[in-house]
Amino acid sequence: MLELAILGLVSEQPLHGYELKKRLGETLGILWGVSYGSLYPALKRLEKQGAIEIVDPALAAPADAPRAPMPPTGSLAGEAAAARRTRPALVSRRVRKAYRITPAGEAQFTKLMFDDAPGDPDRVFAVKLAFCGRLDTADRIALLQAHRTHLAARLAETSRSRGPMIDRYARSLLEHRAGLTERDLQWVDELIAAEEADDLNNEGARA
Amino acid sequence: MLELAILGLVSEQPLHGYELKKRLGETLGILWGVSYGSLYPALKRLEKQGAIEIVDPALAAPADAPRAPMPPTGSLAGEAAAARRTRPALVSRRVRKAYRITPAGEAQFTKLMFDDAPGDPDRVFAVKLAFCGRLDTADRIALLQAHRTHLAARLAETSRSRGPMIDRYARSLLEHRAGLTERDLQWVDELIAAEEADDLNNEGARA
DNA sequence: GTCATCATGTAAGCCGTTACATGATTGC
DNA sequence: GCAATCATGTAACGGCTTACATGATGAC
Repeated sequence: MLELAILGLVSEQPLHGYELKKRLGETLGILWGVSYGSLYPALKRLEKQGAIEIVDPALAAPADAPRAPMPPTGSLAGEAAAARRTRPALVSRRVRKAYRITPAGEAQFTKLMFDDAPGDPDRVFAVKLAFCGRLDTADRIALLQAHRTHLAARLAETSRSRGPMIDRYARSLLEHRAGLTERDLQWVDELIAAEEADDLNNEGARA
Repeated sequence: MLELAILGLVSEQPLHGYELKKRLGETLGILWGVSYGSLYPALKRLEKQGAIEIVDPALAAPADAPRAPMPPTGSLAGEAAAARRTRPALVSRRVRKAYRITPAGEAQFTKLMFDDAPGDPDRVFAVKLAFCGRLDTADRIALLQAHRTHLAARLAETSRSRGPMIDRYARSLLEHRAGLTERDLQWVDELIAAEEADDLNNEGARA
């Protein structure tokens, strides 16, 4: 799951570990706080697999250059400050390793998006959804549909699980769970509908 | 978390490992499938800690005697069958170890109900709720209130987490999460209200 | 020159899993 | 007697965490 998230983030722009952790924290917000102890080994693993590679550190996006590569419309003071900042080593401000995704990594990413990773399935789906923008529409729909199937199965199982000896708290728990699952189901249905609408629009435009 | 669940189940009636696993599967249904590889070591651990102890195996609840200890109103055929079943060793039909909770175990149980266990907080809460019937009302209310606080914090954090670079999928995810959390919040509020109503009734009855 | 932050990494441990090994009991 | 199930356990591994160790850079 971690590797999927790393590939997803790095496929947009080269990043180094520290920054990666921050983004993981803000993109997936509440649902994930990865630790360095798992992040750095994962980066090494991915590099050894050839899914990512180190790029010239200067290309890594620092906190002060979030996207546009140095707009030429910058103020004089701003440019001077930038020059001053780059002074010490001209090429690398710091000992930091920015990683970029490789073609093999892209393939790996797509594969991981369809593998079911171990761990909490809901969290796994959340991560997948957060990065499904990198997929084409058909794949995205397939992903959503797979999750829909899974949710439907869960709902069926929940209503079947009226075992013995459940007191009112356990019962309330089960009912609440069922309600949440129904809502999840409705949500993915909306997502699927939106994708299919998009898909039709695109077909129409192409025709 | 496993230990909490074991203590919760065993505090109701002596059980052996195999049966314990089954109950864990049906009481917590969907949200948990424990494996023997963690269950048996956990039982040993708890025994060594003095939280549970082995009882005479004959007292363990087998699948065919779910609750009442041999009703005297049984049919003749039934009693004969029971006798036949008990024949081989009179005291233990099988090499199975039934565990019973000890006073130390009860204390441990209450403690664990208020510790925050590692792992997915939602799942932890689910387990706690499933066994909160063993707590007294005040403790139960405290437990619910703590969860309420936690949910409120999560909701606040979610709405704060509008970071950069979130596409529509990530955004939809965050919004959906927020909706679920609101619903969770409403649910625990209902549970709390129910508990407080009970509490008042009891006070009234005592007065 | 010192402190906060940025940045990378390693080691140990936790809490679970799967896979494997073993054997008793019962039903047919 | 043979298969299904009940029943208990061990070994190896997985994926993550915390805690620790180290050092560069920038702000003041």
